[in-house]
Amino acid sequence: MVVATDGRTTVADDDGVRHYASPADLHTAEQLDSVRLVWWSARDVRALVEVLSVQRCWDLAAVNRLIHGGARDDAGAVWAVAHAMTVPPPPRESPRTTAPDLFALDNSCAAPIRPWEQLPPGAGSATWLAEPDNREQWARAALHVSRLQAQILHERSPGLQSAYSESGAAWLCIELSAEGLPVDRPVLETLIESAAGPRPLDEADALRIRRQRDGSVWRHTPRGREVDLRNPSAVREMLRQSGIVVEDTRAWHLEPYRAGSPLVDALLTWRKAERIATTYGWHWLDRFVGPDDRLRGEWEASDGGAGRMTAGSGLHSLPTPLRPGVAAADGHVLVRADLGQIEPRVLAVVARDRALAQATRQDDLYAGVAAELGVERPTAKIAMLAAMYGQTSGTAGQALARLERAYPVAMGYLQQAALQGEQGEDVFTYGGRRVPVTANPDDQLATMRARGRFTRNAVVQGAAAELFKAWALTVRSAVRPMGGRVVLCLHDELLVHVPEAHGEAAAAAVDQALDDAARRWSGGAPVRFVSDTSVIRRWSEAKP
DNA sequence: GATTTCACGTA
DNA sequence: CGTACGTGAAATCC
Repeated sequence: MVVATDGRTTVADDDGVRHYASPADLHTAEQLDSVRLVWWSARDVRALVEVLSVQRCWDLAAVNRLIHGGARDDAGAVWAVAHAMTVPPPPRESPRTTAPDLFALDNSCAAPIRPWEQLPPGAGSATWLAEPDNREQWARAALHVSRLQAQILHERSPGLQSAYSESGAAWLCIELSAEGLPVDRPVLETLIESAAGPRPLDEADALRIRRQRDGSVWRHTPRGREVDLRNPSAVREMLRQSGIVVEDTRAWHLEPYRAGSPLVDALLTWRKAERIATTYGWHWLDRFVGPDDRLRGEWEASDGGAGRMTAGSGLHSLPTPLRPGVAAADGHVLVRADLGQIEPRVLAVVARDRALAQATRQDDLYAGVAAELGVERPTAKIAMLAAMYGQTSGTAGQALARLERAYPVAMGYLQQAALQGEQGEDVFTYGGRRVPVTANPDDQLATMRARGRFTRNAVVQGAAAELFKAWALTVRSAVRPMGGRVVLCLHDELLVHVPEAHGEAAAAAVDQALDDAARRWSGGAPVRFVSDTSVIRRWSEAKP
């Protein structure tokens, strides 16, 4: 067992107690590679990212989110869920005075913890952990909870694989936050300037630039009125005066009027520029891009819904026009890899549909599905997406019926998930994540249907996230000896930053990692996954 | 001052 | 009445 707090590092195991001056000293003195490290939350030990390359870990918070679903992962919830007790109300956000650096090793300390019924008040807080005896108890409790969690997961398929993967992903999130995404600052500045105007010198200058941007629309307004473009109801009224009556002013609703109305065209163009100016403008650059030209944000290993990774600082919604600004550092390249048609392929695995599995043998899955259904490829694609998203309107109807006949197992799986959701029952992903739904007895039919669409999609989206994490973690390990680092995870796409001498080798490793991860994750199901992988300098570079 | 609505970026 | 997320501006609710 290792306890490390406030810069002092204490190691306690069956051989006794040892002290180290720093985590770095701990790292050189202890064999940490051969064990699975256990911690309450990767966030608590993020300082270790500087000194330690974690091989295997167990993250109580991440595993709790897997077991229980949702986003609760504070110690009180983790403890309660592991002990099958009622989850207490969420704690008031109490800022830690110091971050606890504390973890346990899974193979060295079998001693039972002091038998707490409930978590002691204040347990895990910085002040509570200042007491040496509490530090030891806290590490022992972590070990204890990890074993309770493992017991719970042993009763779910597929055992502990998801717990390992979710824990690894939580640590990868710490690494992603620390590493950052390499950017080409001059290019980024040029792109921002072309959309948002030059960097303002002061407040008045910013206002002037803003008015200038608004002016591009005002030139087309009735009588040149200076309408507040950021006020949707004012915009709607302005459009009404121009003879355009719409429910709301969303882009997809205005698009049909674009060709016939210079005003609408100017407005929609303004919206694009305004988006970059406000969300991805100078302020964003100054806030999130460090002096080392790395774009950094906070990462979450699993969101509150189906369990996908999320990222802040706009990392997951960077507008395409800005992507030339994401570029490898000098002497480095990026390996870009994105999974082709991951959701229907994942569906073939989780539903165990042999016919759909057959279709995954093709590089272009939808071509195979189209042939099977006897429809055009675009129709097949829309029908498959409609089935996975729960779309019932539109033109997917007839192809959807053929889909039911061709892939009854997969469609039945989706329908079952939707039915459970409608009834207010939680669903479980292939990897064993509980996806909670909230239901009331007096819910309207529309609410129930919406819940059905959510769960229908969650079992696919969530399973895809699980495969993706297994892949990303395999890639992480494979490229590390080459000095490669995963720098972006985007649902079905990976960016790896690597010294240019190893670009091709890293690309090969990424593809090999997909084979390995998919085989492990799917239990050897006859389902093929494909990656479009290329070695590039800039994220925007076309696929080969 | 905190929360909700609208809008839009990504997958 | 296709799913999920994060972000910002304005409106709305205390």
